[in-house]
Amino acid sequence: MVRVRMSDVAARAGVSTATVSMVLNGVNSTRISPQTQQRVREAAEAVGYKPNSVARSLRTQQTRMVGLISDTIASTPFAGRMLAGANDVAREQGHLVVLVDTERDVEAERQALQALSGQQVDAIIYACMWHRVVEVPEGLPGDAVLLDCAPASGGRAAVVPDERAGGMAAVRELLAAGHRRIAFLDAEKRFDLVASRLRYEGYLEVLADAGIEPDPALHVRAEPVAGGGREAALRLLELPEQRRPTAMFCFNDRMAMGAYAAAHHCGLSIPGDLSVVGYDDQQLIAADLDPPLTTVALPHYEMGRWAMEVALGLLKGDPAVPHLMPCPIIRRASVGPPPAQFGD
Amino acid sequence: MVRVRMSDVAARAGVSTATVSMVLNGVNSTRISPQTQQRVREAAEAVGYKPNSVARSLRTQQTRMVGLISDTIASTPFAGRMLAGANDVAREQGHLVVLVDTERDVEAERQALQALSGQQVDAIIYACMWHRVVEVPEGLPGDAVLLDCAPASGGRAAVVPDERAGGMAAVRELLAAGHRRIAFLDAEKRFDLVASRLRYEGYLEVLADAGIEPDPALHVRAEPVAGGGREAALRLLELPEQRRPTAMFCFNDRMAMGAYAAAHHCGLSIPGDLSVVGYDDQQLIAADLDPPLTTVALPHYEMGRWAMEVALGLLKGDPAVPHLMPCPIIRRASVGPPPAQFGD
DNA sequence: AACCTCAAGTTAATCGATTAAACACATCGG
DNA sequence: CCGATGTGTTTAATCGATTAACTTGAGGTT
Repeated sequence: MVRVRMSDVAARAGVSTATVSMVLNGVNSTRISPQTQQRVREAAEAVGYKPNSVARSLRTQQTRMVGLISDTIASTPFAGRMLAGANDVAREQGHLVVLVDTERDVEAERQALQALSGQQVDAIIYACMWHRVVEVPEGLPGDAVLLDCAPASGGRAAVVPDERAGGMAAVRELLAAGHRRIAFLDAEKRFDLVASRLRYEGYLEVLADAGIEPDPALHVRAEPVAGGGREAALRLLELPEQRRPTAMFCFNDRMAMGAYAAAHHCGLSIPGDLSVVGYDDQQLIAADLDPPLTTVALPHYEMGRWAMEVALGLLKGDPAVPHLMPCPIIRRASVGPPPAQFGD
Repeated sequence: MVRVRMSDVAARAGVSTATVSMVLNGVNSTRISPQTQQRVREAAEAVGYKPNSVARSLRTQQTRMVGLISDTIASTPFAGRMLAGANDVAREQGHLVVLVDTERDVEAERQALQALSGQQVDAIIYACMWHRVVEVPEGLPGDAVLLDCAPASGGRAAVVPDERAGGMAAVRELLAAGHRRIAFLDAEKRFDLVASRLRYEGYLEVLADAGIEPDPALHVRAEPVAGGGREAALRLLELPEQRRPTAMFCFNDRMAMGAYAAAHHCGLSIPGDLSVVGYDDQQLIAADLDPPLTTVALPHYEMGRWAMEVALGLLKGDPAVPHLMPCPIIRRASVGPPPAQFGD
């Protein structure tokens, strides 16, 4: 497959490459006669001309490529949704995404930045695969956009989920169903998760608004996986009946999965005897549990879009404070009214 | 941030750009005196020179970028692992991955190919997010590598999981535990899944080898999600005792999840009363079930690596027949001996 | 002295576009 | 008839590297 150059088109149309360039890019096209334009377009079509973007980039100093650096592509199933959001916007704008996975290795990050800046990408997005506060790598350009993480030292455009509001929505959902004794199955402190703190704040605030005194016994922590959720739920279900929760808000869907297991183990049915709300709306889990899990969705796709929109200058990000993306509640079938003896 | 060019380095070192280029790339470097080399390197360091890969690419006709076209980034959690494999190899080789998601839209595929060829990528990988036979898009270069799909019309390097061997491994695992009545919870025919046919073939072959007459009643089909698995398992568990299976091989982990639910519902314990084997080794599901699921892993990471290795010419792919990547069995806790009354 | 070889560079063409500036030609007013 | 104005197109510089071909001077041979 021989590449056809602009000069081939020019030769065939009997004009100079300058003319071809102007016609095909629609620049200064008023200054070129319609007949010539027509000839050029036909010639381009006839020889199958495809512009060489490398050459164009060299000249224009724009590559129409955006670098996306992420700490780990593989480790979470969320990656795809964020990539998809970013990718969709890029495509709409005629840009391509160059992906670099640094696996959280500082040296790899340095190399990646170097490669991307050598590659002259038009913008850079720095993405984390779960919500954290990060020390941005040295050499990250000031206009890079942070995705699913907040900069430790501020001053950069960033987008993160509104975990606090998400926590509030979850608890409100349970409150609305009539629950008063609502547990929070939290992640252990040692994981130091931003999300954990914020969701808990949301939990407390809604209880306070409802005039409910939070019971410290109902705030339990475990490893944020199914096993941890099971164990934490079991601890709660062993409480004396009047102190036992009628609903559980779980830090994530995996813990909710464990809570389901615990409920089965104790012969309790969901939502008849126990209501459960998760967080993450994890693909292939939340909707597949039995009964399907009511949960709070992490807006990965939307955050990916936002980051790309800001990176491409379509939207202005506020460097002072991270943009909070709402976490919608997804209603399925794991929430019901509390068992009769607890009703009002 | 002003970009520093090679001529800046040359000026500072008091040599020509040709010399700088040779020194920094180690080409013809025997022809340049050590003192000069030293001077050049120091100058480059001093001014913070970073090569401009766009210019280099234009000259060398190599971009050190590989295009990865995929039908859907977002829809499966497998994407990440394949991307990670491809990405790791690319990085090892000093290449970057340019990602394009076409969402299975023919027009988008055409555009993507055009963009990538305009971008002069050195190689192209066409990836599917689940094992299929595809009509490759017109214009896909002959040396593009197919990942997790086989070309309808052959003649291209491709890699797919060895589903047949995977199915065999799963059934052998159950056989080895002493089971004789092994069901296959298959996907419905209308989904027309390559994997379904091959796994079933593997199932039949192992039974034949073991001298077991396959019971058609034990081959049931349903939608390959949790709900379908539950329903299919329930149908099997309603069989009269002597015809009931003691083990279930499920088309995927989601169906296995449903089989768990069915077992719970019938008051059966896993693996005490029923053994279950899944397929996919789906993150956040298989290991998180209670008990953890024994399953067959889809080698996404390895396939991603293989595809990139072939694409970069590190490995030679056989265009005649797709490369089969082994699917290792992952032993966890859902397989045990059959209940006593069925023992031998 | 004439010629050759080798070492250590340099010169200049090239990759394929974009674009400011120049050019050729026509038209028109005075 | 001159200059101004306008129109349509070309010329040539440029982006920043790579690299084949050439230069220059020193040293060696006969």
